[in-house]
This record gives sequence, structure tokens and C-alpha cells, in this order.
Amino acid sequence: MNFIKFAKANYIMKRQVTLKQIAKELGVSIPTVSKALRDSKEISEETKQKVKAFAKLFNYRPNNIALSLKNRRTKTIGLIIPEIVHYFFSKVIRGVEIVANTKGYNVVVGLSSESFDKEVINMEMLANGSIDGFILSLSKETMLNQDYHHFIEAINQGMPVVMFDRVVNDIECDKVVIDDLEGSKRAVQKLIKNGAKKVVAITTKDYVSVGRLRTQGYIEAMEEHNMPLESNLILKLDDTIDYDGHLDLLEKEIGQLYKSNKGIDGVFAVNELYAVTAMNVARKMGKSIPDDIQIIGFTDGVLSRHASPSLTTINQKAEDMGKTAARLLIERLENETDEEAYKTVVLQTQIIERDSTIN
Amino acid sequence: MNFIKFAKANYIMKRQVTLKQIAKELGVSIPTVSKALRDSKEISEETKQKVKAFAKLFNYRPNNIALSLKNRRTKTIGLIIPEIVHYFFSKVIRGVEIVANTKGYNVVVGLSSESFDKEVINMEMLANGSIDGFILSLSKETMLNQDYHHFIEAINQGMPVVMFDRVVNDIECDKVVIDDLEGSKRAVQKLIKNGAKKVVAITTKDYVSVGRLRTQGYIEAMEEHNMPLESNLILKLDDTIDYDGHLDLLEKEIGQLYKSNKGIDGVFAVNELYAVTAMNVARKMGKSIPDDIQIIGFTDGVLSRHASPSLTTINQKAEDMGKTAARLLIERLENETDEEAYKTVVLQTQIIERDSTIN
DNA sequence: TAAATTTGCGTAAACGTTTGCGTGTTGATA
DNA sequence: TATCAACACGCAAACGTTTACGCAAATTTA
Repeated sequence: MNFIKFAKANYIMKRQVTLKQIAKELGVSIPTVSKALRDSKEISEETKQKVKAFAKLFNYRPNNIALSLKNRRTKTIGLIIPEIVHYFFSKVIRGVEIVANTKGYNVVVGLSSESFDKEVINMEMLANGSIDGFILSLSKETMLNQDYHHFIEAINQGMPVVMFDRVVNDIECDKVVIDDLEGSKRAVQKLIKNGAKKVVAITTKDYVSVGRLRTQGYIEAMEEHNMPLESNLILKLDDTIDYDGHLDLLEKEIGQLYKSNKGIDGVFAVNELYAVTAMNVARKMGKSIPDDIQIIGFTDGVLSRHASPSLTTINQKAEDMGKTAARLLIERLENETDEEAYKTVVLQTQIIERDSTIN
Repeated sequence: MNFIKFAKANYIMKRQVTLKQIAKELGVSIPTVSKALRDSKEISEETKQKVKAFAKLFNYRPNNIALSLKNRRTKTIGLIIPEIVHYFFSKVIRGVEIVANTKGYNVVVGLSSESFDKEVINMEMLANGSIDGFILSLSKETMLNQDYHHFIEAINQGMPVVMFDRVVNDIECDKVVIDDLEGSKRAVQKLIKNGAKKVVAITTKDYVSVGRLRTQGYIEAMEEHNMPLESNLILKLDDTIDYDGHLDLLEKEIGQLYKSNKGIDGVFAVNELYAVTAMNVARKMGKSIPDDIQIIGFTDGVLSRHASPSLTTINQKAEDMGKTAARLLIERLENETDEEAYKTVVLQTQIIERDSTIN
């Protein structure tokens, strides 16, 4: 068995061993090795043993790229998200990863950084055979632009796409969203039932679909309870601004809101950052939470949990979203059948009661 | 140009167009098409024009998988991290992504979820030709087990590995870390200079390398200032427990610490969660921050920034780490030359002063 | 013992590229 | 008009697999 020593020295320090190398060392053909390893009955027991032993010794693993080329599928999912340093999106990634991995898929992550161009570039980088399908959430710029050609192209090329959270209705593909309208409606209803007389909404400008829906939920709840619907009770922030990096700006905006509307005793915020900042500003103004002002925010993240007092929030079901999106995509990838019949899964939210409301 | 119509209807709705298809439609050979697109001077201007026009019309993109197979490199980086819903790690990912993308690389993310087995499985899923190199941070379980065979195997197979943050010194590869010892030392020194007389450390058990170093920094600072070094001033928490999901446990531990050590006026915590919880517990006990107790935590994340009062922290340089790791890896991938000469880059920390200390 | 079957392996083709080399046609040169 | 270079293209091989098929040799059957 001299060749083993030789080969060992030669190969273990370098590169994966291939079928070709095994075949050569064992004096058989490449297909014989392949079949032996896959336990084909075309191959004699003796040869199988020999091949398997050798393969094990040299830790043979089939080259994934070659398999991808042959099978015309990579078992890889492309995940395009607007931002990664973000509780919601990182939880989505985790959900996708978990489901993908259990089904033997890998996940390659592309960051659009809320930019249209980067979204396009990232998708182009991946759509050339590197992945089997996309899971994505639109960047803010794309929502503004309303230019969806890159999605349409991908879909036309037979690449399945699943959109989550920030979706575009006109495009035919699977989608996963939460019931933003119902969720925020229930949140505002809760504030009102808890006795709030003057409830404000801190939200984003309307081009963000989820922002619009959440604002709508606020409005409907207010109307149902015959609460006055004044436009200055709704603070629409421009969320192309990175408030996380310029907290003072956000604080100023919210401070203004409080000052120009005396007697606010309920705050509904469409995200964590707005909610926790609303709380901090209120406290700096000497208000007590939840006695003077009750606050509910969207998205149950670290901020809400670790604020003091902790924030009552609406659970955005991030991990569920990731899992559901991954399941939808993989199902479509593996079932050649039933073309069309795109699904939109709507996840129901729930309110997580903490200390920023009276319970 | 009838074929165009035909082909259009046939192809644009399905799959990427290939060299083969272009060749067939244009009545030339595959190599001719390939060379024409790459502007080879072997090909006549006329043919080039024709081919290029056709390729553009059908939006030809070279199949990445085929290229990977041919070139024996995938231009993909495997990134293995212990946890993704985590400020530090998601910032590292962002750093890696940014550098990778500008250099034409993709990033596939594997989650070990702090588990040894998942770390191994994830690496095996990727090491079969899917990626060109690894960037990784050890899972807690791996640090406990001290079983590093999967790293060694990868390296022996000629796969470059870059470790960051949680590294293992014995393994020969590039590394990126921060100066944990110096960073925590300076933090504790700051507390002392600010007048703290009784400083405690809230840290992890010693098997986490960074935890050990940060504890050491505390000890050295205390010794240098001739402060009493009592073992009950150091709270070593078992961080295999998910305190983030069981905040009450953490609060209880820290509450105990305060109660059994009257007069604590300085807290050094090795992570954000410990720091912000230490602050919340103190406030619940009626202490005022920073007047009664000053607090400094490691890792500058969302929690620190949005806590009230905001937390003074040590910047862990997450994004820099990711960028540096990516640069080291890509450099090694692209420079066949100078084998060996593994580098360890040590990033310097800085203290970010906020409102949990007297400034 | 000849024919028919089974066994065990190899050949060829395919996935989509790129690249070195060979070759027929053109035009220029002697 | 014969010779040669330049031109423009095709062929073959390679990356690492898998699979249908072909074909000898060994074994069974008549």
C-alpha cells in the first residue's frame, strides 16, 4: 500500500480528493468509483469495499460546485435584506437559516443597505446560477422609486421569489407579511380601553407600505372609538434619516409633538426606536410611565425588553416570518408541480404586555 | 430575424441563456461566442458585434457555477458565527459583507447557535468546494470542548481560515481580536479615577477567552490602584444560560451582588446585557446613576445607546473586525505568494463616554 | 457444449465555461 | 503562379460529477 503514503503526503495537505484521484489510485474508472460510493448494484461487493475504504481514509466529499452544475440546482437560497444590524431582520435571517439548514440548504446574505442600486447589484451577483431562489424585503429606496424591474426579471427567468414584510402587491410571487393594520388597531384600542384620552401616533411617511398600514390601524381604532382625529396627533417622520445615529433629532421631533399637544396620555409608535425614544423624552419632561403616559410600540426587540420601564409591544413575528418564507420557497423549489397559485401568508400579531401600559 | 421571436418566447420565460444557445442561434461554435464576448482578437469585428448584440438582447450572464468549477474558486466566503440576533455579530457580518462585496465576493452565513455540532455541520456543508475560505468565531460549546479538529482539517485541506473575537491561540491562522485586557483595564481605571471606591466586575466564567481577558483587565487595574481585590467583588456568571430570555435570573444574581456588598459605587460589566441589567437593578433599589453608582459595559450596542441614562461603554469595533477579517482572507486568497506568515491583528478599543459615568 | 443470462466494469455524454492549438480560407508577397 | 502570413474560426480538453448504455467475461440454463 505504498501509494497511500505517497498520496497521503501529497493530498491531505492540499485540496479535496476527487473521484478521479481515487479512480487512478485504485486502477478503476471514475464512474466505477462514483457508483461504488452510491452503492450501485452494478458494482461488486469487493470493489465497493475497496473504494469506500479508500474514500473514507482520504475523507472524500463530493464537490458541491460540480454537483450544482450537473443538477442545475445549488441548494442555496439568496436572502436580500435592507439592513442587518437590526433586531427584526437578524431574527428573520435566523428563521430562514434554521429552516434552510434542516432541509439541506445554505443561505447567502446580500445587504441592500436600503439602497436601490445595491439591491439590484446584489441580486445580479446571485442570479447567475449561484442560487435557486430569492427571499427578500424591499429597500426603502426601492419602495420610493417603485422600480421593480429586477424582481420581474428574476421571476421571468424562472427564479422563485418570496417577499416578506416590505412587499409589493403588484408582483406575482409568494409573500409573507403580518397583519399590520389589525395589529396596530388592537394596540390603539388597548390604549383607549386603558383610559387614554389623547392618543398620538408616531409613524413614517406613507411610501413605506407597513408604515401606511400601521397608521391606518391607528386611524380606524380612533374612529371606532369616536376619538378626535387631528392631523397634528400623527407625527410622520422621514425614515430615510438615520435617527439611530442622530438620536437628538428624533428627540427634538418628539419633544415638539408633546409640547404642541398638551395632555397626551397615549403613544402608539410604529417601531421600537420611536417608542423607546418617546418614552425617554416623556420621562425627561417629568412624566411618569405608564401613569401619565402609556406607550405601545411595534416590533418586540431588545430595546423594548430592556428599556425601563419595559415596553409593551406588538410582536412582529420576525423569526416566524423567516421560517415561513423559507418554507414557501423550498416548497416551490422542490415541487415542480402546481405552477402559479402564489400564496400570501399573513401572520397574526399579538400584544406583549409589559410595564409601559397599565395592565 | 425570426429566430429572435422564437427564442424570445422560448427563453426569456425560462432559465438563463447559455453560450450554447447563442452559438446555436447564430450558427457558430461555443468557443467563438465565448471569445467574442471576451473581445478576443481571434474573432472578427463582425462576429463580435453580432454575438454581443444577441447576448445583450437576451441578457446573457455567464453561469457562475460553471465558472466556479472551471476556475476552482467560488468567490464566496463562508462566515460562521455563534449567533445572529446579536448586535456585535450582526455588525461583524455587515463589515464582512461590505468588504467582500466591493471585492466581488459573496458571503454565505452559517449559524452555529453556540453549538459545537452545528458548527461542525455548517463547516462541512461549506467546505466541499462551496466557498474559498472561512471567517469564524468559536461557539461557546467549542470553547468548552476544546475540540478543534474541524478547523485543523479545513486548514490542512488548504482552506484559509480567519478567526475573530473568540479565537484559539494554538491554531495557525490569521486572527482579528480586540485588546480585551487593555480595554477593560482602562475602563476600570476610569471608574477609579472618577472616584469609585468599591468597584465590582460582572463577568463570565473563564472558559470564554474574552471573558477571562476582561476579568484580568479588571484585576490589573484594581491592583495598580491598590484597591482591595476580594473574590466576592467578581460575579462570574454562567453564560451558557440564556439570560436574555430569563432576565429575572440575571436580575436576581446582580441583586445578590449588590446586597452582599454594601457600598458598591462602580460596576464594570463584560457585556451590554450585564451592564444595562446592573443599571436597571440598581435603579430599582433606589440608586441613582451615575451619582450613586457608575457603570461601564463592554460592547457599544443599541442597549447602551438607548438605555436611560445612556451607558458609557467600551467600543468593541465589530464592523472593523468584520472588515479586517474579510481583508485578511481575501488577501490570502488572492496572493498565492508568501505562504505562512499568519497575522494577528489587534484592534484598539476606545471608551465611549455617556451618562452612566461622571465625565 | 452452445446459448442465454447475469455480473462487473468502462465509455460517452452532459451540466456551462475557458483556453490552447489546429486548420481552412483569404490576401499579400516573391 | 507558387509560398507564406494573417485571419477567423472550430476542436478538444479541462473543471468534478452522474447516468444511460455498451460490452466483455463469467455464470447459468437448456
